[in-house]
Amino acid sequence: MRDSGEFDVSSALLDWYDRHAREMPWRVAPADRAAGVMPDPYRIWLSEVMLQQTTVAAVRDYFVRFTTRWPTVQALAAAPDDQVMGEWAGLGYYARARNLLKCAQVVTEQHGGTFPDTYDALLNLPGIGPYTAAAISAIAFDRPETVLDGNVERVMARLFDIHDPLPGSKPQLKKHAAALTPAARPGDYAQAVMDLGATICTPKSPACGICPVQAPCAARAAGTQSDLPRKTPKKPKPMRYGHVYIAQSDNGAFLMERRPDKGLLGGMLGWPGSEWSDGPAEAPPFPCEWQVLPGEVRHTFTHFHLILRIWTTTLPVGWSHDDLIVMEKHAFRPSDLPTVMRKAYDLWRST
DNA sequence: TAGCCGTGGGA
DNA sequence: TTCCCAAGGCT
Repeated sequence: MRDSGEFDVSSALLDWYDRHAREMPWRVAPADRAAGVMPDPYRIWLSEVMLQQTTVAAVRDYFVRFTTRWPTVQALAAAPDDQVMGEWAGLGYYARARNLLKCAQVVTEQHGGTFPDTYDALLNLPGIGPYTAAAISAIAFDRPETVLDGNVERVMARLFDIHDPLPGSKPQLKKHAAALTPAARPGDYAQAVMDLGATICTPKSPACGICPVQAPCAARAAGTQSDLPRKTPKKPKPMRYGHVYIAQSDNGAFLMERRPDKGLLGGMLGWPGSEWSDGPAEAPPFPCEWQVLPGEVRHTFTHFHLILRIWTTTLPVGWSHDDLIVMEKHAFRPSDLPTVMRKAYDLWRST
């Protein structure tokens, strides 16, 4: 950072935030916050878990649905697993939803329904790691904790023109971020840095011309802002193949499965199917006249691409099968499905 | 500790 | 079309 003794980065960011804070359903606007309004820790916690590796645009509607259905942590703690998983369907990283329910139950049963306010206590809760513990403590309780997410990493790497690649440079970036964290309004400051990273100090084509901290930015001076932060290269994603089987009874019931809690799409509803590999297809779950649908489903997960063929059949009323769920027509909600299973359903329905 | 774990939007 | 990556956590 340039002229570090003459430019107050924290004050500049807070001033910018006061004028440009984005509206969000969980956020207390800076003017209201200045008037003494405190956020609801339940809503801050819920939003922060939803925002893990997920954009604000994707989270917004999910947050509204969750808080409408479960307005308090006690209400969420009392919710059945399948309803929570169904509401989370489509958001991804489904371990978050399982840990969300666990955390709500721990807070309700062991903390009297009140979220702890310290970093260390929050860190002990399921689904809350270093970032989220700091974010809840700062935003919900205005404690001087330093958040370090992808935005803050990028902003710090550029402000101080740090070329060491992530994730190795994380401690160094954290040190700079901590040094800038103000004693006053740490909650608004945390949101200010993240808003800056999301709207101005963006990964590609940062808008340095309108940046409130362009003056002290070392990368801006060196012209390296578009190359920072450096990251270690990622491995290419392999292709996998598989089959799914959609069987419906004459009365409209589907045969479905609840996936095991651990692993990919853990705890989610889905169609029975083969393993996903480059090997040969497995037989359908029961002998029947199966018909393959034209076309295929393509989907990309975090670490592989997938191509699925869809098979279908009609079953007599009353069919059942070990390990499979008979989902009656009135109980089936396509929105309960994770996206890859939803794609298979959409292809089936369109033919 | 490095691999696993989703999804949708933007370039 | 393909790649990147977003307010990470768990094991």
